[in-house]
Amino acid sequence: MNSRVEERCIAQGVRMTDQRRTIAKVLSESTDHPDVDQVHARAVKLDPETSITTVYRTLRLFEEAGVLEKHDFRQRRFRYEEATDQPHDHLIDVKTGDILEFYAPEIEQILEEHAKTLGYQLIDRRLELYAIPLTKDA
Amino acid sequence: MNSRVEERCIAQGVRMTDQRRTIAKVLSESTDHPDVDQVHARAVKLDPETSITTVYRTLRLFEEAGVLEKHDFRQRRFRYEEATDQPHDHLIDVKTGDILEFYAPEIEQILEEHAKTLGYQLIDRRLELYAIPLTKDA
DNA sequence: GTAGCTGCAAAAGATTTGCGACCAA
DNA sequence: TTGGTCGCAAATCTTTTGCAGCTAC
Repeated sequence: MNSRVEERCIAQGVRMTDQRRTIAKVLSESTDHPDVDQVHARAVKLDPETSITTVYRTLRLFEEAGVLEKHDFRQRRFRYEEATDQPHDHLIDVKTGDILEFYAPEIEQILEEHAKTLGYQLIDRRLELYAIPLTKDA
Repeated sequence: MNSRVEERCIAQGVRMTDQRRTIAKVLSESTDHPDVDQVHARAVKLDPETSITTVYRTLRLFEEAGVLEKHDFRQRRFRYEEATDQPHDHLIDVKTGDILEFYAPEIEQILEEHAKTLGYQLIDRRLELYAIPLTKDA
């Protein structure tokens, strides 16, 4: 059965190959935000032939097709996740590097408003919270 | 007269040299968000001897001392600005690369709240709006 | 059949580092 | 004096690209 990411790529008219199917499967099955090396490592488990070059090329292709999102999170490498219709932002645990997702609908309009005041129309945004775990006694 | 950035570095116990004074002056006089090459170019005008290596080292030093802030803005290179006591966020004109600053006090508490709900205490945040100019007839 | 894909090795671009000479405190 | 700093060149790290052979449509 085709993976969700594969289906979305096909819908976007992206040509499919074995390698791309493998990488699509990896992303479909990931619930975290893997970087290129992690995607490569997971792809190699499914198909040992997969090269890192193709992973780079494929992730970029999928991202340009709007199927994946690429994030920076102030770490060395870019991280990827499947794009969702539901917008959301990220909280990064600066101790462990863990990434949590959240959605703050209340700020949408506020940000729109600020952009408008400056004479701009919003195209995209990046909101990341860097935080440490709350201690019981804090 | 010492520049503002220089004074703040001295207050932080950073050892001063001619090169550092020059770079401190450049940042003190910048109202934009220059990248390393731009800082270097401006420094060279004041002191032709300034090397790019020292600019890299010094910007990092000043940032670690909390006197400068380093931003990514999804461009190739990092950009720098003097740290301010007044928190603010940025709007990036995706057509021109221009960077505007704004402050949305309304969202502060909302974000704190979301972090707390996830069990975290905020350390820092990154909020960037990517936008295009509003057209008159839009 | 042919434009598009793949893997390898090499290139690229930004930033960091080793090192010997030099300088601030 | 002496540990910190400077400039140069070389190294690093991630990502991209040239090329020759292979493949999906």
